[in-house]
Amino acid sequence: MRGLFNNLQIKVPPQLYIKDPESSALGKKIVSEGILLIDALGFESFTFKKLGQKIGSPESTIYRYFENKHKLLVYLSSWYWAWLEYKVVFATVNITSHKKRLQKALEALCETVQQDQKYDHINEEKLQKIVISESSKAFYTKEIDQENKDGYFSSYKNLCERLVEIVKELNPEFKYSHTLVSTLLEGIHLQKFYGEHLPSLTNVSHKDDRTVQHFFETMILSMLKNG
Amino acid sequence: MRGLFNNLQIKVPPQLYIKDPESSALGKKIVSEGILLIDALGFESFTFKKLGQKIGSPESTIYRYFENKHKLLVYLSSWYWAWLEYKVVFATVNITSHKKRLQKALEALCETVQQDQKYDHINEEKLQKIVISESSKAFYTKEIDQENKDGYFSSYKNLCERLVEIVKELNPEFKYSHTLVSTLLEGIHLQKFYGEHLPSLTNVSHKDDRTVQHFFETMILSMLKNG
DNA sequence: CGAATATAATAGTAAAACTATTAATGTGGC
DNA sequence: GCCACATTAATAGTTTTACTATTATATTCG
Repeated sequence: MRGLFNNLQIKVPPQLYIKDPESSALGKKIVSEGILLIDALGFESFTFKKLGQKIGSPESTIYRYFENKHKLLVYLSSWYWAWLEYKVVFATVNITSHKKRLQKALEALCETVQQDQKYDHINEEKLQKIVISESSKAFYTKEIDQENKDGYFSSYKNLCERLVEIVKELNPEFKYSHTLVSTLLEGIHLQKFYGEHLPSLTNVSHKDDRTVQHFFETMILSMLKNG
Repeated sequence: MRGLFNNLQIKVPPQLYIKDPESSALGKKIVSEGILLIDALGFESFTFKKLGQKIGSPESTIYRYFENKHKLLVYLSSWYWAWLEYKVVFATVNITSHKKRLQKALEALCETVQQDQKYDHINEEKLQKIVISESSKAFYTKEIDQENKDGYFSSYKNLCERLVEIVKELNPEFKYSHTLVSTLLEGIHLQKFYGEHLPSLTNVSHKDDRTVQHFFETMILSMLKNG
C-alpha cells in the first residue's frame, strides 16, 4: 500500500471536532502527538494537559480543536475506519472473482500495519494499536444513542456496508450479512488483542496475521455455504 | 433456572477484593447497590462517593472492600462469568448428544436474563447489562498483563475452557476451538449491544435472543464441519 | 465485659477536566 | 508596511474525582 493515498484526504465527520485539525500545523501536531501519547500511556492516563506539555502548548489550545478527549478518540477511530475502507476498496477493485475479492478484503483487514510508509502525519501502526485496545471505549458510553444519531459512527458503518456488499456477492440469500460483518470486524481485533495479552483465549499467536485471516475466511465461507 | 443456585456460592478470585463483600451485610449492599448505580450512571460517571451516598456510608468504607472502581468492575464481571459457567454446566449435564449439548450451552449463553429469580442479593438482569456494555473496560487497560498474571481473569478463562470442551466433543480435530469460543462469547454481547444501540450494524433486533443463538449455532456447526 | 474490629464522620490532597482572561503572535487584505 | 482579525500562549481559577488520613462511635466475639 506504499504511497497509495498520498493525494487522498481521509474524511472524518466534522461534528467530531471544533476546528478541523487538518487545517493547521498545530492541529496536525495535536493528532500526531496525540496518537503517540495515547499509545504510550493508555487512554485512561492520557490527558490534554500532558499532550499540551508534549507539544509545547497550553491545554486550552487543544480544547479549541477537540471538545474533550473522548471526541478525540472517536475522531481517531473514525479516521482509522475510513482509512481501512479505502484499503479494502483498493485491494478489491478490478478483481472479478467473488471469493478472491473476499480474500483480498480480509487480507487488508487482518494485516498488521507496518511503519514504513506513513499517511501524512499519522502513524498508522500506532493508530492501529490504539484502535485495537481503546476504540471500544468510543461507543460503550451512556451517550451512544445521541452520538449515533449525531453521526459519530458513520465511518465505521461505511466500512461495514462495504464488506456487506462483498459478502452478498458470494451469497445474496444470506440473512445475517450485517451480523457476520460486525462479528468479523470486532473479532479480528479481539483475536489480535488476545494473541498479545491473553493467549490462553485464542489459537493465534502474537502478530500472526495469517491465522486470523484464515480463521475468519473459513468462518465466512462456511457460514455462507451452510447458513 | 429458578432457584437452582440458592445454596451455591459463586467463587470470585480473592485478589479482586480487599475484604470479601460476601462476608458482611454492608459488603453485599456495596455490591448490590453498586450494580444498580453502574447500570444507571454508566461506569465513567459512577464513583465510590455516589455509591457511598446511596448506601449511607462514607466512601472510605467502600475502599476497605475494593481498592478502586476498576477492581469492582472486574469483580462483578468475574461473578457474572462464574455464574454463566454454572448455568452452562447445569444446562448441559446429563445430555449425551454432542449437538444438543452445544445447543443447550448456546441457549444459556444467549438468553436475556429475567428479573424474576434473583441469586441472593445480585440483580442478574442488570449485571448482564453491565457486562454487555462495560466489561470490556475491565481488560482494555495498560495493566492487563500484570492483572492477567495475577489471575484477575480466571473466571472468564474457566468459562471459555468449558465451552472449548463442548466444541471439541463435536470435532476433536478442529484447530481453532479457543478462537472460536472467544469470538462467540464477545460476539453474543456485541450483537445484543448493536441490536439495542447500533441496529444498522446487525440483523438482530432488540432482545432477539433466538436470532443471536441461531446465528452462532450456524457459525459453530458450519465451521466445525468445514474447518 | 473488655479488646479488637468495623464503620461513621470528617477532613484533606493531588490530579483531572474543564473555563476564563489577557497578552503575544502571526496572516491576509489594502 | 500596516492595520484588522484570528490564532495561540500564558496564566489562573473551578469543580469533581480518586483517593488517604484521623478520630470517634458502634459491634462482635472470645
